[in-house]
Amino acid sequence: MDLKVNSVRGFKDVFGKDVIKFQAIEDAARMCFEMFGFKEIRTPIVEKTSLFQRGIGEGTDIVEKEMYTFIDRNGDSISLRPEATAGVIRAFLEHKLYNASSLHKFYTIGPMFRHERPQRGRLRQFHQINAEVIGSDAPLADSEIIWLAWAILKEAGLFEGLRLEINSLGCPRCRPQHRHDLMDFLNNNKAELCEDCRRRIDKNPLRVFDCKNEACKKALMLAPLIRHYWCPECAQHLGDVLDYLETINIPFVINPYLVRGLDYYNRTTFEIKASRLGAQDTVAAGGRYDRLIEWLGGPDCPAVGMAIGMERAILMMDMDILEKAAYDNRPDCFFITFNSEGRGHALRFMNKLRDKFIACEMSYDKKSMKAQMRYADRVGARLAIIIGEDEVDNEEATVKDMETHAQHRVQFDRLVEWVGKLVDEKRG
RNA sequence: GUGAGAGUAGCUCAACAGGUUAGAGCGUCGGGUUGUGGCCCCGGAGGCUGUGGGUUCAAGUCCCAUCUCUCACCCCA
Repeated sequence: MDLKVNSVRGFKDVFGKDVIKFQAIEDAARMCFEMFGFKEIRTPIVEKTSLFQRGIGEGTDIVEKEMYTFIDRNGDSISLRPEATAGVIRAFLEHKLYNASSLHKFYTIGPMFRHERPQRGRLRQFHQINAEVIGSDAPLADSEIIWLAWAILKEAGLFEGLRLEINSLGCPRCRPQHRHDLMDFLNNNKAELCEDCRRRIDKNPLRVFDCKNEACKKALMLAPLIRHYWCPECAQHLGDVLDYLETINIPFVINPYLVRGLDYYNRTTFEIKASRLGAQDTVAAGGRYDRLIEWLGGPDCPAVGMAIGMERAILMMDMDILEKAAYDNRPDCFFITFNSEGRGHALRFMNKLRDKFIACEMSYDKKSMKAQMRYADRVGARLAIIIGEDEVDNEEATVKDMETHAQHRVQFDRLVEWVGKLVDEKRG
């Protein structure tokens, strides 16, 4: 078929097995959020462009060259959200929730948009599971956010090959000195660095540590690391976070080079990487952002958050989760009929059974017995219920167990009860 | 945004160095005696070979452009 219009590049339809996977990770998330006491918040997909410019940072790649920004009919500049935190904080401030209580734990699940070159694990519309703890600078909040990300992935059955990397970016007291010294070091060693890294010196000096170039790696061996600049409070803070992680048996690796692409992060920063994902291997990431709320015009209010990339999590999923879902989703009853009277009876029974949460289907078109049976088999129906001419005349239905092949004639007035019992047994 | 590879039925893939009506498996639909599924057998439908140009007597096959996907860079979830 030659469709005149196709979906936009980097925007994908989700259906079939992918939907089941999305539901699996989403169910796991909602379950964990409930266990951790997080409340859902749903914010708009579109925000004023200035929110992201102020929140994420004007110099960041996300804002500079990846945002979907439009001028709407009023002449206002609006953008599709490239991440969730800025919108959640905007809502938090707009509704003055900081007056309602001192601590808020929010989660939100939904699509984000970034105009990047698509590849495996990277789409222009992608989906995140997002959590924020607003109103606490305690290390416990950091570890709980990390714990939450870890728990969701685990609950979704995705723990193999996961690696938690963690670092501290310091605070406004200790960070400037490090940045200054690092820039000095890089400028003095410019000759050794690759073109990309030279560009990074002014833009985002910490990023040089990510470079894969061997010459750069060598040159950076002696570069100043943020960990040597941590003030006592920052060092203590990270130490506490790590202690808590140990207490709950979450393994971690300290990565002194770990940085974040968004300007608002400070102190704790972490990524959960999956070895089997290829180049885009970060499934979840986050950190502390104590300054953001103030930047956005709110009170001085610390916060920490995380995001899980749903598409990336889904790439790690195995088939057994699909098989389980397929088993759970099968219809209980499939009605087979041959004439309008039979169909009338079938509809009335389906009405009653569906009210009792017994899943029922029937074929919409007039088809042969064989075709209807084949369909019932293919959708995995537990029972086939035949109401043909003979059954109509005798006010009975033929109930066939598709697994044991056993079949019984059942009086119409006892059918609902009979089927209810049988389905209960078969569901286990 | 940069570099490389790929694009043939719903899916997975064929089609010698350009040569007659582009094939197979799976799936799908129908049939294998009156109303019984999974296995087996038979048959049908389904492709303007991603799209648009060009070279040639002749293009799925060569060239150019474009779109999409994949891999890497970059960036990040």
